[in-house]
Amino acid sequence: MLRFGDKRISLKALQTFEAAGEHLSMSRAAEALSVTQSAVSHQVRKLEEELGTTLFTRSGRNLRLTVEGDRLFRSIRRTFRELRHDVETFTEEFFDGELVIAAPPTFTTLWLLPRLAEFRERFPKLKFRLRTMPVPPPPTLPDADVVVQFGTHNRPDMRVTTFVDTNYTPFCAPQTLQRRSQLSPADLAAETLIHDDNGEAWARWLAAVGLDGLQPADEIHVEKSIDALHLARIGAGFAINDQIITSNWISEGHLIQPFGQAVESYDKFYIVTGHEPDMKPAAREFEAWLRRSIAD
Amino acid sequence: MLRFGDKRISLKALQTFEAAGEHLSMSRAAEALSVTQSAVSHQVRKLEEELGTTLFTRSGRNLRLTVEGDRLFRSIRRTFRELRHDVETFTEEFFDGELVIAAPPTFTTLWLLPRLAEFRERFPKLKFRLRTMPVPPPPTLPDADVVVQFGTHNRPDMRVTTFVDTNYTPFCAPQTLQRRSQLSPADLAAETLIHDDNGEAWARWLAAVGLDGLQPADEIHVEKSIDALHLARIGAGFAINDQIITSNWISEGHLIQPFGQAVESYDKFYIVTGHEPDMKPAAREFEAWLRRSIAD
DNA sequence: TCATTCCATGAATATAATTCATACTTTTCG
DNA sequence: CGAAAAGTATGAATTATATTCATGGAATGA
Repeated sequence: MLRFGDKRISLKALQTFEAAGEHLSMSRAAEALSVTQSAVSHQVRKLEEELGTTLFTRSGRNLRLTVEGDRLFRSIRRTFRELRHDVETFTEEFFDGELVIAAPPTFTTLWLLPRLAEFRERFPKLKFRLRTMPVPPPPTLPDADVVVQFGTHNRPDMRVTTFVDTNYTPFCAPQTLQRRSQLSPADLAAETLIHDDNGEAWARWLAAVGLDGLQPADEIHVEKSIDALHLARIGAGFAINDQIITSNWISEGHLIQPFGQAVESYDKFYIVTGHEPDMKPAAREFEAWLRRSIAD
Repeated sequence: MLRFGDKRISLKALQTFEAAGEHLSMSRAAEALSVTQSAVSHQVRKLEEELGTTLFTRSGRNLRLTVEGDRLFRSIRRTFRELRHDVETFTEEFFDGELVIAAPPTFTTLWLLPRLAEFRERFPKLKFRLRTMPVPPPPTLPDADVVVQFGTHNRPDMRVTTFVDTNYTPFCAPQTLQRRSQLSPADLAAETLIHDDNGEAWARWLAAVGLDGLQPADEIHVEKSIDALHLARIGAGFAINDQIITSNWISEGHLIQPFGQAVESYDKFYIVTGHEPDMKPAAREFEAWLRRSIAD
């Protein structure tokens, strides 16, 4: 409601009147607004009562604006147009530039890319540029609006916030498991373990399930965790990674999680951005979307 | 709701956001709008969802507009101001001149004046000028926006419409009746009849109650019906007039209606105005008010 | 003059806004 | 350094508002 002193004017009634004035017909206004003629009639009458004046002269099936009605119609039509324009241009104005995102390859491939389409739908005019963020993060930050990195440095000139904790558990291809029955963690001694670090991830997990120092039949070392997962996916052995990041390949059946046990990783994901007042609107929306999406 | 393509924006949410942006506080906006903080919070969140963007950064008890929020706030504040201004000035613009009304003296004194205050409340800036309209109406119309007259001529250059039918019945002062017991129409033969015409009104009524040609003890002739009613009021005899017009004096106890029988008069009240498109808005409102009021 | 096309209207229903009750977070103050 | 204070968030319940439904009525046009 708009309020002026003792007058209370319903905005909805004004808007309905605008349509009725535009079409000079309650029925056609109703169509335009996707409501019934009755709804329009009620709202127009309500506005007339609120204003205390007649806005239309009705004579049977003929509807004409009174002098006052015409005056009101002209002014509110102009104003509603502005309001519509304000809101219409609003989204475009802030979300038509470029958004640069840096993220680790595994996160990008397995988690981000499958979900990015949803975000892009909201801001069709926004261009994206994706950069790779190595693990562990290098001392120099890439030039990006939003950086997702595994592990952090202290950067007082930037805004560094926790994104998500990681919980590691082994993964393998479905066919890898089919060849065994009743695989237990101890059976990994007869398997190939794939490392993408100095061995710490596997060591921590094995310790957590009471198998310190277990020696696998074979080991593969790769540089990037995405490579480890690709190897696991083709049945080359067991990789270890985070449960959330890999969820897409799990749900698509590329990987399975043979054991229930997961162990908290030695580090977690952080989001690094400029400080809030300097953030691009699109960057803020992207970060908010990241957090909402990961929470599901 | 405003609709743009697939977006539907609630006007109420926009308005609530305007207040929140103005005060940079949901609580104070709530106060200003006379609602709870919860209502404001819900509406702002709704708007953010509708727009798909964050409008405020909330950090605990601190509320700040985002860049986009600030931009939206500035534009809608301006637009809402215009809207308020449009509606605020609207009433004044059309109802601050002078309205000239011509009406017969009895109608004016007994019916119109007691009710006029109610109409004036609605349009405080409107000045009124009342003119007397003789009965029967003279050939020349007075210069007035709204003319109420008893009887009519054919005036194609004006809009002449029926106002109200008249039903005549005798009236007298309460004390006049107290002196008699069980007064019946036939007893009028012993009373004074007051005429304000050539005798037609009384003749029609007496005929209707089966007393054609009744000769009263005394008769008084006056020119105006208001004078006849004044005489009746002071106990000088029986006047004959319309039931609706006299209702105020009846309810105030100045007059009573001794007989139930009423007879349709030989003529009725008409309203004469300019044709619709030329009518002052105030004249149209006045006429509508006249008709509503007489219908009660 | 009969069918048609509008608008009006009261009652019933559906939708939207608001409150209530409470939790949570930051700031302020002993 | 706690505890209180001052904000905001949120789900459920309630209240207010808008809309539909089912008619009636008035002008228009074949």
